[in-house]
Amino acid sequence: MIYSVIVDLSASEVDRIFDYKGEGYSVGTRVLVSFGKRPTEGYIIEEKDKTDYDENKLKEIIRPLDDFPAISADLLELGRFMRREYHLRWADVLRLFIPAEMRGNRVKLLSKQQVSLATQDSLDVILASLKPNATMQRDLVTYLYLNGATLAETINAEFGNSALRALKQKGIVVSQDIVVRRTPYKDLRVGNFERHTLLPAQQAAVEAVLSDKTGKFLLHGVTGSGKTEVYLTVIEKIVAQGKTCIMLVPEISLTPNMLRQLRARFGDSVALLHSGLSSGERFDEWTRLKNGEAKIAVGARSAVFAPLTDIGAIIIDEEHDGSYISDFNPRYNTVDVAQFRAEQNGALLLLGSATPSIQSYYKAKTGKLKLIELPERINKHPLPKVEIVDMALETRRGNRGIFSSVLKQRLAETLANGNQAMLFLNRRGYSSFMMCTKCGYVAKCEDCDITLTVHREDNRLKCHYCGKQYYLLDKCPKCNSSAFRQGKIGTQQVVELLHTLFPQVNVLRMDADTTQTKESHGKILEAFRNGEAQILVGTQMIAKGHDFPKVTLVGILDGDQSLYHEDYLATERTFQLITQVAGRSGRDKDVGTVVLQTYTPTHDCLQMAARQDYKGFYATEINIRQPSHFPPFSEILRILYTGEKEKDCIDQLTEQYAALTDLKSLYPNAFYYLDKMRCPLKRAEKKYRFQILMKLSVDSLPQILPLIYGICDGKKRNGVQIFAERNPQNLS
DNA sequence: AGCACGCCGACT
DNA sequence: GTCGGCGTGCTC
Repeated sequence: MIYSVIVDLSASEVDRIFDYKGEGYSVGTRVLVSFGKRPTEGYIIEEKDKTDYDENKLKEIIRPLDDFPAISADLLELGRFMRREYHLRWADVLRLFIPAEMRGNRVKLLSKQQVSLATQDSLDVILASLKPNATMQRDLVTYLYLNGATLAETINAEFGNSALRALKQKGIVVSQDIVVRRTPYKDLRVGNFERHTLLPAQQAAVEAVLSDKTGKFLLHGVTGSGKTEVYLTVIEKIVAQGKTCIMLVPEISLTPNMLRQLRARFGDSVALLHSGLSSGERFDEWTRLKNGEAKIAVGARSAVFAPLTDIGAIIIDEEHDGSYISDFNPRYNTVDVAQFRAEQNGALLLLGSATPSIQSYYKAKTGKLKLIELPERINKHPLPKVEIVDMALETRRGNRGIFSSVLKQRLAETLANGNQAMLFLNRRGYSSFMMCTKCGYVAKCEDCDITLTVHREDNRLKCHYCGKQYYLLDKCPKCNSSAFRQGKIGTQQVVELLHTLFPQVNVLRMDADTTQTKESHGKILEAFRNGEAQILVGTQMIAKGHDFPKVTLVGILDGDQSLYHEDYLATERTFQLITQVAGRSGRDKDVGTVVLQTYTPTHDCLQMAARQDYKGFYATEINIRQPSHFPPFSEILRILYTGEKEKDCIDQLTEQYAALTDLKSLYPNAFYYLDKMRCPLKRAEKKYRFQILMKLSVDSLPQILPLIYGICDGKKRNGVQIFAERNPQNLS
């Protein structure tokens, strides 16, 4: 038999099928092959009896790497889809489908010694055979009699190693190796499952979803309307039918909360998949899903590739969230991938959000998704009251600080009432740059076209793109002056300012800097929930989904910052962010307050976000996008060229741009727009960046996309990487 | 991605 | 005269 093998190398030069000979392999199996000089790992994606290559030159597959096909036929099919849609390499796609640590055999099942009694005799009989003064041995035997087989490490800790050794020697106790699963968040407090009666709206939502099991739904529910309970009930019904489910949440920090609720209901049949797990945990959770021990996969976007069969439902919470769009290689859109998998499995697809993406809401309006609404908060809690504060006015009144007088007053009230506050600022670090007041020099990263950010905690300048660190400057490297001005305030400084404003109050900070370790997300949130601090300061990380009953005040320090980005998604993102952040306030008994600080208080987007008026926002936004041919009325395609040699990038781009121009003249109706340019982020990680931007007609996409990708595959220059990006999140 | 082959500059 | 830089081409 001849097998089509993809070698596990991520390079466009080898991104094609290589044929090998072999017998008895299944499609989807990982294999070791001799490739060129070296043994290389690869994946069988096809079997056939003929080859286009010289059959005499075919090499034999050396051996299988696992004793089962790691990649199922439907995931291979999904891989083909992703290659077509996103212009990805086989190796990059296939790597998404297996835990990284399987490659190179870097992880194994963990086995441990388990000890148990060797006889079926009664306890009295066994004890009679032991000396009366051998108390440890007697206790141990009694323990094993009552508790059954136990891990040797537990026994050793409890009764000591010598008692165990003696009993093994006497043949009373035997030990054997068993496979143990490494469980992420093993110590997560899982309460008892309490069944809540669904509200009529929730009940109706569940029924609507389940009445059409191959349907695609958009669940639009205001913040705090109980979407999670709908998801859980749907999962329960699907699992009861013997099917499996995938539940996606936008961020790793949200997984423990969802995991807690799922484990309370479904116990061990829940497996967690995300990049924050240790390699052993990830491998074990993947294995449990693969062999059917677990039926529910929960996790961040990569969990959409969970190795499940017979999927009954794929649920995406906060579907609008940017983290569902992968913005580095391999770039893909999780919602589209989920839709493909759902169709493939005859599963239902349920997208949920308080602020659906314009794209999804448009699909709902045009009948591609069924719209289900949860218009009210649970127990009819009112939505928070939003006060918009004009920071320009504040400045004119002489307050140049980051806190408006209204916010200071509300903070004082909240703290006096024993409640908690969250302050949101989408800028981490201490301040955004160091600028010389004499000559205007601004510190930039050597490898990226990025202004460095001051970090006070370790007294460094950091590049927020590549992470490179530099010493703080005491003199300007250009003019030798030591007069620096600091730029916009970041989260670190907000915490510092709060300490001077409210010295007796504990403040926690949550941003990329304070959540470097695996469990730090959870620890910070837990500490805040337990009331160890009264104020939580954070970046957009704190905006998503968390539920803090004691929070009655949310302060948005720079509400319009993201409006100033000159891309078509700026208003959508701002609306979503503000609505989501505001939704953190007043989720329990008390009415919440939101203070929204901005320099553009009359901006429609902010006004509508303050009213949580999603429909108004949608109507405004869709009316802007239609005449200007922005998504969903077109598809934006960006081809990104990066490389260390600027000229090579330009030459490569120029060549392909010429070919695209020809294509455009052949298919004038397919293109609304085509242009080439240097990227706004000129250089990143030592590489220059250029791009070709296109706005394409949705109707002609199936026809034109393969032709464009074909041009990208044309003859290549060394050292220039070419990436395609569909509807990119940002154009930097 | 990784390796061999091959053609020019700098060195013992 | 030789070591070694990295451009070029190939891998079933």
